[in-house]
Amino acid sequence: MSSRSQTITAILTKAILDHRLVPGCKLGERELSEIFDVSRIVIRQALIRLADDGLATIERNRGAFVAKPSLQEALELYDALTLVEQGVAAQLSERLGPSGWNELRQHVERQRQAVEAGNDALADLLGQEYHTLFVRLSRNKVMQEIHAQLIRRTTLLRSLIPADFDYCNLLDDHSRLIDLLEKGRLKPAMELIASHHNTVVRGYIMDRPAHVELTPRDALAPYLDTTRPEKGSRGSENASEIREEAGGTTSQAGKTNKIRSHRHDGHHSANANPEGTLQ
Amino acid sequence: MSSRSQTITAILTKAILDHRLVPGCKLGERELSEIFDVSRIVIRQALIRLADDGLATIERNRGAFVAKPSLQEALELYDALTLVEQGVAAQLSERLGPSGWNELRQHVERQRQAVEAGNDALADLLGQEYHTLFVRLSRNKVMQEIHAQLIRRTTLLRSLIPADFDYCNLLDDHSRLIDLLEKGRLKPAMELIASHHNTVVRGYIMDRPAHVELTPRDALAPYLDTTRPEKGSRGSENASEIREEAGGTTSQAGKTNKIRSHRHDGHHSANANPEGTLQ
DNA sequence: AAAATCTATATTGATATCCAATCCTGCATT
DNA sequence: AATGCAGGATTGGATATCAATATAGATTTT
Repeated sequence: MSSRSQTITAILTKAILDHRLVPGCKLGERELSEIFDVSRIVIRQALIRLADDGLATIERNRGAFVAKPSLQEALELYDALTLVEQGVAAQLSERLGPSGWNELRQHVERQRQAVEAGNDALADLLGQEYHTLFVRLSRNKVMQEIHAQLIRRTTLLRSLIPADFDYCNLLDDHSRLIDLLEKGRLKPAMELIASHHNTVVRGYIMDRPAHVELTPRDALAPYLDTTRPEKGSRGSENASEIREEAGGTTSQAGKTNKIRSHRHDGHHSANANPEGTLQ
Repeated sequence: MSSRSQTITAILTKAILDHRLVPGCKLGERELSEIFDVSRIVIRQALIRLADDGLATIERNRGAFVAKPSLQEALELYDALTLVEQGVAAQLSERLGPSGWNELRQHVERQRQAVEAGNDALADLLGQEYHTLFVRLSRNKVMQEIHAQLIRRTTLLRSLIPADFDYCNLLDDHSRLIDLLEKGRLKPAMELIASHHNTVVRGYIMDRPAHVELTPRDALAPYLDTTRPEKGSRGSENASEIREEAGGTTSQAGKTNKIRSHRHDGHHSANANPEGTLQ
C-alpha cells in the first residue's frame, strides 16, 4: 500500500475539504504526530505534500497552516478553472461521441432526482462530480489532475466564505451546457461556463465568513482508526461514519447547504472585502 | 531563506531540465545525501517535492527515479499545454493593451536577433521564455504556475527524445500569433497554437533516443558549492560555470541544439514507438 | 499605566542512529 | 536451464538530540 505519510496527506486533505480544518488553522508537527501516532518526520512529509497542492502554507520556523487564499488568488482560481473547463468543453464538442453525452445527461438526471428527493448532500456531491466527469471525458489524465487540484483549492475557498449555495447546484446550467456543446454551439457554451463560475464567485464575495474553528484533534477524530488503543483524549466516532458524512453537511462546522436556483441577476456591488485576504 | 530541502529540490529540478539527469536515472537517497552532504531525510523531502511536480516517481521500497513519461502522457502533456495556451490567448486577445503586445513583439525581436547572431543557446532560451511571458501577461499566478509545471514536464520529455530542434524556435509562429490575436482573429490564432505544439510533438515522436546517462555525482557536480571542502571524488568545476551553461548546450550530454525552420510538411508515419514508454 | 526590552519556552529544521520490511542479486540446487 | 533460497542493500520509519528562531511572558523603563 501507500506510505503512511501519503495516507496522512489524504486524511488531512479530506479534513480540509470537509471544512473541518479551516484556513489559518495551525498544523503543528508535534500535535499531529500525537494525533496520528507517528513520528514528526512523517507529518512533515505530509505537510510538504499539502503545501505543494496549495492546501497549506509552510512558514519557515513557524510551521504549517491551512492555506488562506487572498481574494486575488480566489479570483485567479476561478479564472483558471473557467479557462480549463472552457478548453475541455471545446475539445469535447469536437471529439465526444453519443455515449459520452449520454453519460453526462445521466449524471445530471441523477442529480435532479437527488434534488427532488430533498437529498441536499447528495445533490451537492453530484453537482461537484459533474465537473470532474466532464473533464474525465477528455481522457487526459494530466488535465484531470490539474482540474482536480483547482477544484480542491476552490473547495478550500468555500470554507473561507460559506456561501448559502454550494459550488454546483446550478443544475440547469449543466443541462444546457450539454445541449449547446452537442449541437456545436461553442460560443454560447463558453459564455455559459464563464457565467456559471462567475455566479459562484460572486456569491462568495459578498458573504461574510463563519465556520467554527475546530482544533486539529477534534477535526481529525472521525478519520482516525479507533480500532487500536487511543492515546489522546476523546474520539468515540469510528471510521465508517466518515463515508456517510462525505461531501455532506458537517453539523459542527455550521455549514448550510441550501439548494437554490440561480441568481444571474444579482450584480451586487462586490466590494464587501476590498483588501487582501478573505479573512 | 528557504530550507535546504527546497534548495536541493531546485537543484535537482534544474539538473533534470538541463538533461543531465535523464529519465529512469535512479535517485538514491544515500547517494544524494552524500553528494549534497545532508541527511537522508532532507533528500527524501526533496524527492517528494520532485514527485509532486511530476519530474520524479517514487516506488515504494524501491526508491525514486527521474520520471519517464509514457508516450500517452507525452501526448496528454502537449494537449494540456495547447489547451492552456489557447485559453490564455483568448483572454489576452480581449484584455491585453498595446503595451502588452509591444512587450511580446520586443521579445520576438530579441530572439530574432539572437538567431541572426548565431547564438543558438540564447535563441532557444528566449524561444521558451516567449511562452512563459505570454502566460505572465494574463496576470494570473495560478495559471502561470500550472503552465510552468507543464513546461517543466515537456522539457523533461525532450531529454527522452532529443529532437534536433528545440521547443520554441518556431519564430514565425510566435510573431504571427501576436498579429492574429491583436487583430482579434481568434480562430486562426487557436489553430496556430495547436499546430505549433503539434509540430513539436511530431518532431519528437519519430526521433530515436540518445542522451548519455550520467551518474548523479557527475550530473550534479556543476551545481555544488565547491567553496567548502569536498568529500567526494571529482568536482573541479565551480558554481559560476553553471550560469554560463544555463539553458545552453551541455556537451557532456551530447545534446544538439540546432536552430531550424519549421517542417509543417512532415507527416512522417508516427509509429516509431507504438508501445508504452518512450524508452 | 503604557511602551519597550529582555528572557524563557516552544516549535521548527536538521542530524545521527537504529530497526523492520522489502526488493534485488547471486549462489546453490534440482 | 530454471527454480528457489539466503544475504545484502535500500527504503520507510522511529527516536533522541541539537541549534536556530519565534512567540509569549516577565521585567524594566518612560
